[in-house]
Amino acid sequence: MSTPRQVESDLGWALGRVARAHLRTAQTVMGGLPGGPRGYQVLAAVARGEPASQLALARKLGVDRTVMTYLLDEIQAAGLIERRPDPADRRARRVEITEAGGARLCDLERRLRDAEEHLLAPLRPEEQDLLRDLLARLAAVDPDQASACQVAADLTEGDCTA
Amino acid sequence: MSTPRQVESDLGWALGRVARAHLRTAQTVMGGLPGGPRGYQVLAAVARGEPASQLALARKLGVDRTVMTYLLDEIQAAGLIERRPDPADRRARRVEITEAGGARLCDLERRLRDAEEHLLAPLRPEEQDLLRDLLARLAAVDPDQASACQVAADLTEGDCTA
DNA sequence: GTCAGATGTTCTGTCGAACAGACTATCTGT
DNA sequence: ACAGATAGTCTGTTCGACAGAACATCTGAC
Repeated sequence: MSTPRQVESDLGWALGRVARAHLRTAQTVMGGLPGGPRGYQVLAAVARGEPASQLALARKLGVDRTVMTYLLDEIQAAGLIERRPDPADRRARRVEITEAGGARLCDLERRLRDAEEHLLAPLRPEEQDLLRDLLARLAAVDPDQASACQVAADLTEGDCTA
Repeated sequence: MSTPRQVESDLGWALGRVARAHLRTAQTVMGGLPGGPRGYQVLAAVARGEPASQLALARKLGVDRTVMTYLLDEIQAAGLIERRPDPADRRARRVEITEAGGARLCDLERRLRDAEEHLLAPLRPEEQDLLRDLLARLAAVDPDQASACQVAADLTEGDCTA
């Protein structure tokens, strides 16, 4: 046969598997955190103080706005963030991190770093940095632009006589 | 603050994002294929002729047994595989690829390779190979062994006074 | 041989996460 | 002042994953 590759050499399979392993690790680390790993990213984004509004937050993290509502509900119920009215736009709410939220975030960051070290243990240190760099560069591209490449799927019908 | 990293530099975020982008691309390529990307992996695994039984197939690909049942149902309905009774074990069914399935697989492999090229376009060719290699090595480790590393999550409570 | 337990496959029911759509309140431009 | 867009919330639906049971069959012990 032409290329019946091993599953192990399949990019999508490896990608999904590593991503799932990381997610599982993260879920363990984020045990009691309301939103799980996503709650962590919300917390981290809010700590940076960048987006402020719920919609901007949702767009940045790539979640639905209706999901962001009850995601923030839970995190707020845990006392890690606060929603206060935006003085400049009374429709919007400015999401701010509380002192407890900052402490929790710091702790989680430390735990996550440790857990990731174990996850990447099969790789040498310089390889770990390389992987992080490569993935970050790939993740940085605009998803809309990336999806435009899907037209490549409609190529010529090659010779596939089995 | 200690390390409020950019989301872009978060390993889990980059991993999930790239994995999702790949999944989206794969779903487009596997458009009409019954099981989507997973159906493709089933097809590829069957073409290799390794596992044969449904349960072995399910374990290899990491899906639930009950899911494998109707996953194979759909692929079989499309005429890409056949289930015949295992002569050595009448409980089990041997999953075999049909001629149409082989042709379909070959075509999908070609399309997927093209699509992945576009996905990895931001990276130089040698970096692409490197990424594939690093991910494959990480994905190769036993997930049970990997999850054992989760104990690292229960570390000392460091100083996180905000 | 026969019985208990394990295994392969399928079916049913349940649960949760994600999304579409409607709705209210508010902003912006004309 | 009005039309349309935007922020946030709520409701309903849908889909996929998993647990558990059911059935057939295999395997090992006795």
